[in-house]
Amino acid sequence: MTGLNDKSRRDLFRGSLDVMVLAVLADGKQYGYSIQKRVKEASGQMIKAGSLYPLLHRLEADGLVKATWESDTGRDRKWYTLTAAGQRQLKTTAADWQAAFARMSALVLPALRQVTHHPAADG
Amino acid sequence: MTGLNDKSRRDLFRGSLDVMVLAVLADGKQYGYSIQKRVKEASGQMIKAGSLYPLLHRLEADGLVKATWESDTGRDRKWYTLTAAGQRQLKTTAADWQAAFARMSALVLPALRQVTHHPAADG
DNA sequence: CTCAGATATATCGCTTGACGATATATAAAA
DNA sequence: TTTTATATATCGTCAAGCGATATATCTGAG
Repeated sequence: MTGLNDKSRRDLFRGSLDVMVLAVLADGKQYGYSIQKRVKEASGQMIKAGSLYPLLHRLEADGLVKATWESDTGRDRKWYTLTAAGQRQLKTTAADWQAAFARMSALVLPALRQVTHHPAADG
Repeated sequence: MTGLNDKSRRDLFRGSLDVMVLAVLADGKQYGYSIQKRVKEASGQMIKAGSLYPLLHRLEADGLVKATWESDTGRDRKWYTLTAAGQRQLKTTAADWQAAFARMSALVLPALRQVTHHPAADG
């Protein structure tokens, strides 16, 4: 069974990228690669590098995160932190994101129940 | 406050189009325009005609819906119904859709709580 | 010491596809 | 009669995701 197709899955994921990246940064600084792994682990999907870094740059340009090059283990990494604006953004965006799903769920979930409980004949 | 930006909102919506259309059809036949209105009403977002009709054609080509021209009020409309395959598809797709959301929520919602309850200083 | 594979960041341009624009036609309302 | 809503359909433009690619360090195997 296929279920949700790849395109839809990607669109869903793409529309959640901003919130997820901000969310990951909510509990402390992270660098690009670690964000990528965290999101992968949590969502089961991979932010491709060609999407991640431009996204990070955009968040920085918007003042939602700030970046500093630092090395903890002798290795240089670009660490990202949420700014105050980024925290505010996370709050409103996450709430909106959740609300959007809630609305759509109200349409989808009853239908799922219905079709599960009394399937009809075919043509 | 902006919250979720337009692009993300559209991606989220786009990734849910298939499920929503199938869901609308779960409780009886509908025609394109009525599907459009139902989804708009439920989700707050509009499936553009340029997206809706090609989508419907695709679902039909995939054997998930079947279409018949009929007029109830003297007016010809193209009525769509779920096929048995469409019902099965709705079941798996809706479940997947919900699961994808649940996984992402597990990342986003704790972060939302955290940033709401103890915001940190800025830079 | 070498080689392979993971880690880490960055950019660019090709390919794909959403959807605005447009066409067509009927019904209702003003 | 004109306008607005209803109803379906197609197509080419334009934007952008991300595959491909470049670069460099670190680790572990052999």
